[in-house]
Amino acid sequence: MALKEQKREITINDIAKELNISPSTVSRALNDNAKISEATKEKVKAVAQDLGYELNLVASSLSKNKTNVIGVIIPNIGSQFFAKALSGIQEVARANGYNVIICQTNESVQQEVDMTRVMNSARVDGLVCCLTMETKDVGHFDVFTKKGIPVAMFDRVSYAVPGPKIVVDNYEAAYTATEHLINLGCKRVAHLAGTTSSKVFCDRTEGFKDALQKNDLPLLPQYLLSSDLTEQDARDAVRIWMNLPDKPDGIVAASASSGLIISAAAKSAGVRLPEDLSIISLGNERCNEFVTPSLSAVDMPGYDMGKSAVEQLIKCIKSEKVDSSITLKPIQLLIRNSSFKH
Amino acid sequence: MALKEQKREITINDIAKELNISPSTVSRALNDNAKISEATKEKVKAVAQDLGYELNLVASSLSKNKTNVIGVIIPNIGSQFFAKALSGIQEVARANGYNVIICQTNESVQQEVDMTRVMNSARVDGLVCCLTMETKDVGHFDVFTKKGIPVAMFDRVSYAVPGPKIVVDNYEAAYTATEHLINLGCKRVAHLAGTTSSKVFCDRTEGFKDALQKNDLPLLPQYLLSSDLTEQDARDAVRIWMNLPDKPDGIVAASASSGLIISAAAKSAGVRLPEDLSIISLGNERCNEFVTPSLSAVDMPGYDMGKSAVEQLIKCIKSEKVDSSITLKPIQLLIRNSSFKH
DNA sequence: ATTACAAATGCAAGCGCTTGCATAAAATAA
DNA sequence: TTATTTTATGCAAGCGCTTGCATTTGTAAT
Repeated sequence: MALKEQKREITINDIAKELNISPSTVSRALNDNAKISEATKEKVKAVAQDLGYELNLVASSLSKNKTNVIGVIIPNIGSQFFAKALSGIQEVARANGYNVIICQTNESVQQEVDMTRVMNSARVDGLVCCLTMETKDVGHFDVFTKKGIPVAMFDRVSYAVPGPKIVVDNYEAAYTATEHLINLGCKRVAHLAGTTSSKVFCDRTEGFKDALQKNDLPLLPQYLLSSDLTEQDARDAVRIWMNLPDKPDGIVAASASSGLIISAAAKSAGVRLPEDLSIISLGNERCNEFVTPSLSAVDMPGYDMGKSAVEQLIKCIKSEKVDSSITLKPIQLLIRNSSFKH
Repeated sequence: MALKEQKREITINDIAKELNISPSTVSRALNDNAKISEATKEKVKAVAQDLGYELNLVASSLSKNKTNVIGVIIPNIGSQFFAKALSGIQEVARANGYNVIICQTNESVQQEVDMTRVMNSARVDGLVCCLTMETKDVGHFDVFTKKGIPVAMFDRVSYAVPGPKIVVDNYEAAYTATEHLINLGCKRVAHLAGTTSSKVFCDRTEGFKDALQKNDLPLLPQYLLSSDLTEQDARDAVRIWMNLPDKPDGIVAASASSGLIISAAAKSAGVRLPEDLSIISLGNERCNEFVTPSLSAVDMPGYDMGKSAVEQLIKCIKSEKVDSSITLKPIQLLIRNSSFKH
């Protein structure tokens, strides 16, 4: 194995020596401190460039007691919603000079707890977080609040943790979707709901229920199925519903992926879409455009949520007044071919 | 605004004082140094727990000159291939006690360059990277190689940068896909290729060409279109091909997303799939199962690539002999309804 | 010219942890 | 018991940067 070229890193001391000035002056010059003359600033920067100096963020962080790192904890990167959120997070963070360290919990509470410890050890300046569907106890965030490290939460949030919350109006999303189906003439609208331990899904269920009620449709218990929204759950729901004497003529799926599966399952069960059955899902994926029939959806503003979460967080870090403790965001109804005028 | 509770962080000195021993002993005890007696180790750990001590990774990194952070630079998180790669990366990294900091380049060379500087400032212990499609010059990686910081590349790699490379056999992927169509009876197979500046796509094109040749099919220039694989490019390709006197009866798409669009465009142009036209794409997305007809694909092992990349990288970090400079990975042919026996 | 003040730079401590080396304590050998 | 190891702990420097305060230099006011 070849010898490693152990080039020592260039430090501010090297620059200082080169110019016969003190390291503190170099540090200040590089940070554009007002007390340093333009002349020396230029000299210092030139030499820095020459020597290939690059600030050691680790050392800087230690002495400033500030890492310029934002920690992100999300359930999983694979979902398009979170991918978009991540993009928004990254963008705003970078634009403000923050680096981002990301962990996914895979919807496991234990992993969420572990990740908070990691973030704490890394001494992140702030935390952006979307909770697991199962997270009940939020004691693992106490470390941060106790130290004054802000925690911004989006989508799946807990009001037991102080800090900005970015949520979408899930009630309205479901209400809109349901009413859309009703307006198309659906009389028997069903809902595949998510776990009741998550406020997101409870709100959606409420929106669904209220839309029915406001439109004088009965809420039949067999039309409201609650599950973990796995692939199997979605298939089971379709099987159950399609064996009913009164099959539903409209389905509101609580998630993008379950909507996709419901649609596929119904289709392969011989149901004509959308003539016999209209489907709409809460949450949009790129895929929805490509399936046949293309799948209507209420789009959730993932990118914007990520973006605002970091914006608010950074305000907190700077001890600026944060915009609000709760932010509601607009949602978009994407009407495609899976929902059909009856 | 409420006063911030400025609880000072607990340090090893606090533990030391509490026990009337020196900070070095505390440090060693917490690190399970062999020179420390079991008795004191236990005492130290107990007090640490009590006080809620958590190692300050920043300070530790500075003094050890090692951050335990792996930097990841990828084109975009949105694609399922990269999302899977990321999962693999995360998993292995975490299992080995490394944190991960992630940046996306959005396929911009300039951003890639910027990101390397960030990674350098952050003093990552190693770098996992998938290059932009356009990256030609790789001088921005010199900083790392000069300092002996390993750089592992996957998928879109450059052999001009030392370090482990994890690639998939793109030639074989395309060859297999093409031959699959030929075996089904396709006589006029076309290929929408990616940019020629990327080895990945060149290899795929070669595989396509060779498969034709080996099977005694002519390579007609109008059947080989090269592009950036944008949505528009894919639509254009379909339009061109469908206006040919001799329309192709098989298409190999160089990417998952272009395959999806080609299929949709062909369908809406009235082409019967798969009776008139078989389609297969290089790269699989979840969506491929849901479209009608479901879209055949050669699956790329994103998760495994990310996983091996980090595995190799960590070996490098530990100065262990790395498995190989090039790793070829198996690929899986997923035959669905878009490719059809003629 | 003398004092007063502002501008520019240097000194030195400190951020929290690690680690080579010295030292003290305990255990073993002579 | 004394010399010799072995085992356990402490000392102090150092990682690279920041920053309050002291100091020097230059400039304006008296």
